[in-house]
Amino acid sequence: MDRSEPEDRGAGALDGHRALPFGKRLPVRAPVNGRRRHFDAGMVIYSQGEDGDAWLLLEAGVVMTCRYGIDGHRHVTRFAVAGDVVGIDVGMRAETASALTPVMLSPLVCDSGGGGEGAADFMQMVLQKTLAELQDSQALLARRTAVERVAAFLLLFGARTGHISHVELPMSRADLADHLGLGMHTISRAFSQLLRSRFIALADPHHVRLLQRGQLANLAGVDDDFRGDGGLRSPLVA
Amino acid sequence: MDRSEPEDRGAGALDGHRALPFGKRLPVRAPVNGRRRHFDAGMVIYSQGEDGDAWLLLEAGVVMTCRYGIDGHRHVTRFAVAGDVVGIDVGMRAETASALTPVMLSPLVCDSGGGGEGAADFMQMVLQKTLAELQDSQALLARRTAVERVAAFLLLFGARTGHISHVELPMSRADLADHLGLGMHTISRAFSQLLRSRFIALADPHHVRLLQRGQLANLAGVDDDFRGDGGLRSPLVA
DNA sequence: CGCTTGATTGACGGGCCTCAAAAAATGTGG
DNA sequence: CCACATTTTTTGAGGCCCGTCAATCAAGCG
Repeated sequence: MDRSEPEDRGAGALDGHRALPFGKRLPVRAPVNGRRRHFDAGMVIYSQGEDGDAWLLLEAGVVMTCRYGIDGHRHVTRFAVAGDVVGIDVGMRAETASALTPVMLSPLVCDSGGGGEGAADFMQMVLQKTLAELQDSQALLARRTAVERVAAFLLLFGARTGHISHVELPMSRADLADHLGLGMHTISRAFSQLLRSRFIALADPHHVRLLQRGQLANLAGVDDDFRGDGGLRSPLVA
Repeated sequence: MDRSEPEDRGAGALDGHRALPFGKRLPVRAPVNGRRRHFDAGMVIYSQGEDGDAWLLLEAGVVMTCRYGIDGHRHVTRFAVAGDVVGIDVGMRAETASALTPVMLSPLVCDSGGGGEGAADFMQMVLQKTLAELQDSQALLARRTAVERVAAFLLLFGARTGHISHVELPMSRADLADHLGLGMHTISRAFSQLLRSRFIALADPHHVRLLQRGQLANLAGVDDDFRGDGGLRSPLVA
């Protein structure tokens, strides 16, 4: 309905380069090695098990990474947004990465010798940022109800994409379910419940307006002191 | 009852230095900076929120790291064993670390300038190993029943401590519950169920014998091709 | 328009949490 | 070494949340 309000902070997540949401910002000039590659929505970037350990800086778009268990079950590791680095592997891809939107990726140098002076520091920063993100995601899964998980995810993903009250979700409900450790129907029910509570509004299933951030944060059990700068280490830590 | 059988591969987890269970082995000589510190069981090593970003190499013992949410709920991030590095933080401690057994810790240098040539590579290796571990732990929490989670944890923790069929669990049931995202009673029931199925045997609540590794792996949905060398990337990947 | 895909909603059963109590393990002092 | 108190673990009963099966609805597409 009214999803073109100029109320959010940054440009859309798909509009191009963007500063990192919070935490240590990566250097403006990342040690890129090779030409940028583009993928359309739905394309697989690399597959679990195949050779390759090139790190890929996600410059625009959203990438979903997932692992398939031996029983066929899928677990969505994370949803990477612009500024994130995907493909942090050694020798072999531990997960499958696919594009949820049109994406632009820049390969990064992987050995400290070839990337100039600050390459090692840069890579360490990337690893620590990824580690902190994964820890947040882990805390999100533990001992929370479906509504709590969805509320927490909306706040976290909104913060990561730079949008305060208008969150765009390029992933399907099933993707979200496999990420939050729930069933697809349960995710849908959680959205409906948040909708009935007037905490969110839905233009369509992929465009969420956060009407009551405080109530959502209360549900999620997170601190909602959102700050655009690097002052906030993590919304999931008291 | 019969918990002194010499059937396991390595020495006990508390007996001193030990090779890493699998994955990339850390260099024999870690860039240690400062004197080793000892903590008795139950002591807090550092607390969430306090200043400090020194990495600590765990040389012996088991360390539990946890984060406290804003609602007071506790999430146990991981159980670090000998060879692991704890305290990978930037500026502030993101989690609380406490000793589950008597532990010995060595502080590591944190800037690439002061640790000699391979310090940066070493730290990157540590970060990637920690990242992979956390991903396994994340996959463990997603969409598994209580028995499946406990079975997976027993196999993983046993592999990490170097014990094949005799796993020593220094943590309480409540600690385990907060790690696996379940209630304490549910953990206890899962153990009882595995006991009734004759998949495990309990000398006492902290000493588990894995009688049917294949059945446990089948329950957990993991590949149980345990290899002592680095050939196995992760038991949770197909 | 008919087909396909994705999202939503309902009914029902099972697994896990909560409340409660008993049993076992652990620690302490005599 | 034993008795006692404390903590931890185990087990039971009941209820709620979520997964499964199923049907309906909306949207995109040839």
